[in-house]
Amino acid sequence: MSGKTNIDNIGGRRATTSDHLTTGNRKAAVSSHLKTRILTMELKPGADLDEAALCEAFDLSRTPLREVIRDLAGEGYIDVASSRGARVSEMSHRTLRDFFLAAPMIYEAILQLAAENASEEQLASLSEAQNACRAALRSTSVADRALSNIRFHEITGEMAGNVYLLPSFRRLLIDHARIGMTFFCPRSPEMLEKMASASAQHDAIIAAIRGRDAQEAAILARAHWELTRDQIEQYVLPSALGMPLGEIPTKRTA
Amino acid sequence: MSGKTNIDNIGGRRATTSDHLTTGNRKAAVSSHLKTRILTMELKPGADLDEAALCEAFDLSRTPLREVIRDLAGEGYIDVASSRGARVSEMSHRTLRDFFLAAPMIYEAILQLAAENASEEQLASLSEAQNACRAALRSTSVADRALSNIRFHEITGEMAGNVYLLPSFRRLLIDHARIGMTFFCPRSPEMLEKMASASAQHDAIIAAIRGRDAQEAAILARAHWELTRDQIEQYVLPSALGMPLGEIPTKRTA
DNA sequence: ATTATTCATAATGTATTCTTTATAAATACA
DNA sequence: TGTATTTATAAAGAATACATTATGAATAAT
Repeated sequence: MSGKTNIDNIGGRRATTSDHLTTGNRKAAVSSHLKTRILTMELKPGADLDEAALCEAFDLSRTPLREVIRDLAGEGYIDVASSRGARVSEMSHRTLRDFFLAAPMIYEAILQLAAENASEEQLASLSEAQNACRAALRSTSVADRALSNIRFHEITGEMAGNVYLLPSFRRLLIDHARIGMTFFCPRSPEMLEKMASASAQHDAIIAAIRGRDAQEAAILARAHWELTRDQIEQYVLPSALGMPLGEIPTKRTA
Repeated sequence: MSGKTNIDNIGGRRATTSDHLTTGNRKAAVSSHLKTRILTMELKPGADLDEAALCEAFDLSRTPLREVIRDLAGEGYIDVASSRGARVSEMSHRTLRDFFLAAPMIYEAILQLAAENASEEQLASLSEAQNACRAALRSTSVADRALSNIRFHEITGEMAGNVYLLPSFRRLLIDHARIGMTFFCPRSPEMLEKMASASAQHDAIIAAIRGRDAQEAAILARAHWELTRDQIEQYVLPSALGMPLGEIPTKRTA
C-alpha cells in the first residue's frame, strides 16, 4: 500500500479537482448523464455532442470519454459518423413506424419470460420501481414519469434475461422514453385517467410475475402496449403528424 | 493539394509498412478479421484477444484498435471486462436455451418484413448470396457453409430494415454461425440431405420475397427454423449435451 | 454581385507516453 | 511443506501530443 514511493513524479500531475471520484466513476457519470439527457429529450435527436465540453465537465481526458461514447453508440443512444463526431441517434417517422411494429412483439415476449424466470430480488426491485412510478405520477415532471416507467420495464428485461432479446428490447426502451417525452404532456383529464390505468397495469404485471403466470403476463403486455399506443396515437395523429419529431440540428457553438 | 509543405516534420514518422491501406481500411480489416474468426469458431468463446499482437499484425496503434474492439463488443462479438481486456463472447447452455427461444420469433418477423420491404437491389444481393451458399455446399469447408448462410440471412435483415429488430437479429446470427460450426460436420447422409432441403428453402424464401408474400415468408421462416433446429438437436442431444460448448480458456502467450 | 478557390481554424482521429492495476513468482514465516 | 505476504512485471487504462480532415471565411476572378 505504501510501497509506491515513486520519486520521479515529474510528469505534469494534473489538477485532480475531483479526486474523490475514481476514473471509472467519472466514466459512469458521463454515461449516465448522457443517457438521461437523451431519454428525456433534453438532448434532441441529431444533436451534436461536444467532446471537449464533456471532458471539461467530467474531468476526463478524451480517450475514456470516447470509449463511453462508443459504448453508448453500441446501445443505440448515439450515432457516430467518421470524421464528423458523435450525435444523438435520430428519430424519424420511419423509426416510429418500426417502433409500433416491433414493440408489441418484443414486450410480450419479455414479460412472458419475466414471469417464468424472475427472482425474488428482482421482484423486490420491480415493486420499488413501481413505487417510483407512482411517485412520479403525482409529481409534475414529465421526465420523472418517462424515466421511472423505463426503469420499470428495464427490470422486466433483466428478469427475462434472454441475451438475444435484450438488445432489441433496450433499443425499444430508449425510443419509448423519447416518444413518451414528446407526447405525454397530460393536458386532458382523459390522459391522466389513462396514466392511472397504466399504473394499475403495472401492479397487475407485478402480480402476474409473482404468480409465475406467463400467460397472464403476455396478456397484460398486450393490454399495456395497447394503452401506450393509444396515448401516443392520440397525440401523434392530430398535432404532431407532420412534425419531423427530432429537428433542430442544434449546432454546437464553435 | 500541394499547400501542405510543413517543414518541421521532426516528430518520428513511423514505418508505414502498408501505406497503400488507409487507417480506416486497416480498422475495417481487423474488424472483419475478428468477425470471421469468431463466427467460424477459430477464435473460441472466452478466448483472450491480444491487443499488442493485433496492433502489430494490422499496423494500427492501440487507440483505433480498441475502438474496433469496443464496436464489436456493442455488436455482441466480444465481451470487455474492466482491467482484464477483451475476450470472445461466451456461449453457455444458458445462451443455447435462450437462442432456441428467441430465434424462431425473430426470424419469422424478419422474413415477414423482408417480404414487405425488399428492394430490387437487395433481392439481387440475396440471389447472389444464395449462389455462394450453393457453392459452399459443394465445397468441403464447414466455415464457408456457415459464413455464406449467415450472409444470406444478414441480407434478409437488411431487407426488413427494422432498427429495433436488427440488434437482436444480428446477435442471433452470430451464435447461429457458431452453433453451426460446432455441430454441422456432415457425417451422415441424412445430414447432407437436410442441408440440401435447407438450400431449397432458401430458394423458396427468395421467391416469397420476390412475390411480396409476407404470409408465405413467415411460414417458410418457421419451416427453415424447424430444419435448423432438427439439425442442431440431432447433434446436441446424443453427443454434445454435457459438453460445455466453448471451453478451453486459450490463455494467450505472454 | 455571385461563385469558386484557397487558406485558416477547429474538431476529429491516431500515436505515444505515462499511470494504474492485476497477476504471478519468489521468499519468508509458520 | 504449505501458506501468506511482498515484489516484480506485463498488460490495461488514461492523458497528452501529434496528424489529418472538414468546414467556414475571405479573397479573387468572372
